[in-house]
Amino acid sequence: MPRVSCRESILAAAETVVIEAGAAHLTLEAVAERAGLSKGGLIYHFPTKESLLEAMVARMAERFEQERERVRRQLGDRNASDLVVEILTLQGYSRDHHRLSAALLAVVANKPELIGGTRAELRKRFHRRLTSRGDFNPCAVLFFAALGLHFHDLLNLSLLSRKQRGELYRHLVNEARKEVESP
Amino acid sequence: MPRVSCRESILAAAETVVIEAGAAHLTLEAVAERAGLSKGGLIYHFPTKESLLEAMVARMAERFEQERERVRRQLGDRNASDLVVEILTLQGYSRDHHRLSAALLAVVANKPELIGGTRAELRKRFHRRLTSRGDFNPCAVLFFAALGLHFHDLLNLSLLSRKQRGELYRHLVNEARKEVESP
DNA sequence: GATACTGTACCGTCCGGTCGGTACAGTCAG
DNA sequence: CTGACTGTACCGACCGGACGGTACAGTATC
Repeated sequence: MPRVSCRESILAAAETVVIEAGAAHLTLEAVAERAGLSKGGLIYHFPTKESLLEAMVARMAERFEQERERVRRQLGDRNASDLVVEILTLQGYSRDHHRLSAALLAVVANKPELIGGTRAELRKRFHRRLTSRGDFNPCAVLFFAALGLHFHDLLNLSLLSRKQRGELYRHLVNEARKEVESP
Repeated sequence: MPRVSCRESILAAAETVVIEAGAAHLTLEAVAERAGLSKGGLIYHFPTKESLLEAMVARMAERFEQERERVRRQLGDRNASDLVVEILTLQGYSRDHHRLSAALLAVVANKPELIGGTRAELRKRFHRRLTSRGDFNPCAVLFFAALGLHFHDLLNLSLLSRKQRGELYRHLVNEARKEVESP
């Protein structure tokens, strides 16, 4: 009877630690305490710290893909360009799952070499996205603006009010539609 | 005889450690070794780890301001909008002083509460910049695109070639000029 | 001899990881 | 039904090393 929710709650606890104390304080003991089990119990699920970090990024990528699917379904899939989907995904992701990106900070801080896979994946999608339709630079601007908005949220720089952010995302989507639909 | 270069080289060593090993491995011993002095010597200059982190962000802010001044001087200061200056500053900064932003990662990972000052400063400048001339959203897009490009460099995601990045920055500056000069 | 700096030795704590053990649920021969 | 056995989940004590920080003696220059 493998309790799936246990692994899940451990990963959530890890994110909480990163967000509250910083990635440098992501220790097995701290995570165990947060998750409400002993260090031994934690080690049972994740035999090394590295395996915990790997699971964190994997979960992040997975949730990101789920969000992308959700957006695609909601748009009706017809004339939705990849760029528009990506921007909306980043928006939904920032709003609801913002904590998940803590995994990125955790990995960069603890085992930078582990982001290799994520980078490759991201790069592939990025280039497919931006070379398909529309001019490169205008599309790239919109993409990086969404990315910048997301990272800026992640680093807690909070330059915008909730309302301003929402409007900015809407603006980005409109611009992306224009750029893609009219050559 | 206060050797200025010593503090300076310690801070540079700290950045190197962050970039090479990750912010979680930023330890006093590692920094001392990189800087070529003993732990005692390091402690003499920075009595606590927190003071080291503070110096790192201070140095980052200082260099950023220097870069901004350099850009302003180079532009001739006449009709250079703040937005254009900011974009060019981020570009020059990413190219030459990219390592400096390691301080940001280090602080977020080790003592997240220390970025309060930086955030306040950034927010002030951001709002002065974007409410002066031009519509808010289009200007914000350009600003966040530059920021996203910078952060993406910092996290080593390397989505663009050197050439593409240069062109994208040029594009950003052109758009910023258009947005600001023609109401 | 004061100032600026460096090195050595050390302390208490924390960290990642190991290990022996426990509780319990299921299984299956007798 | 029972007792022997297995696998899963978890606990908590412990180890060796690393960590932040202290204390202090030594050196080199003015």
